[in-house]
Amino acid sequence: MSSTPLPPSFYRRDALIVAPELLGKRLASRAVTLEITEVEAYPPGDSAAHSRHGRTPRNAPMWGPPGHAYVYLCYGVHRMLNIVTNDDGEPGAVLIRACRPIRGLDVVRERRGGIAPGPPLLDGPGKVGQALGLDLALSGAPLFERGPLTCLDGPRPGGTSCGPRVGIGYANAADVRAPWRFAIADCAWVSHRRSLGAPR
DNA sequence: AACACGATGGACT
DNA sequence: GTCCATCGTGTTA
Repeated sequence: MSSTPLPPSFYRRDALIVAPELLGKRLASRAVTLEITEVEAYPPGDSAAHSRHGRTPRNAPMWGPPGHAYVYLCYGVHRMLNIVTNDDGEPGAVLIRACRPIRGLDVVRERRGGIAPGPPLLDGPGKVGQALGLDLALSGAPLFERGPLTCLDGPRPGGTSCGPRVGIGYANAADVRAPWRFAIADCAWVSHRRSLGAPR
């Protein structure tokens, strides 16, 4: 089965639509390929999104054309990968929260400190960034064509579960509660399993 | 120039 | 459950 890059049109929809559809898709860098197992949607108007205080040099990719990366540094340590969604000019993104290794397990383990193969390798957005060797310079780069990082088609998962997003206590109560975090149902390669609801 | 604050992860009680 | 490293970014002055 040969994986092809997802076309720009795939991303040109609302973050809430694109997010669950990204489950099972793949992120391919030179050294590794990861299956996306858990994501969070940050649609336009979301009080938890980086777009909430307007456009700045850092978050500008969120307003740019869909299908590009938005990478930012969190807590001075972790590089987080988002995929830009929605129409050009409308800020939307999907945060990649967890993955399962498909290719380059040895490289992933090395970048993650040599820990055992298993979910702890990739169950968190910072860990995914570390495994991909993400650099802030990648922010704004396209993911729909061959390059440092490409998002490829992949098998559709059997089911999806959802729950509230993680680490957004500063947002409005309604947005904190919104079930905008999606994961592959019954998948071990996810983070914060407790707050993920039953499969739908 | 100074400051406050993270869409976290790992170590620890 | 608690604590906190670490630094880019946005805000204020």
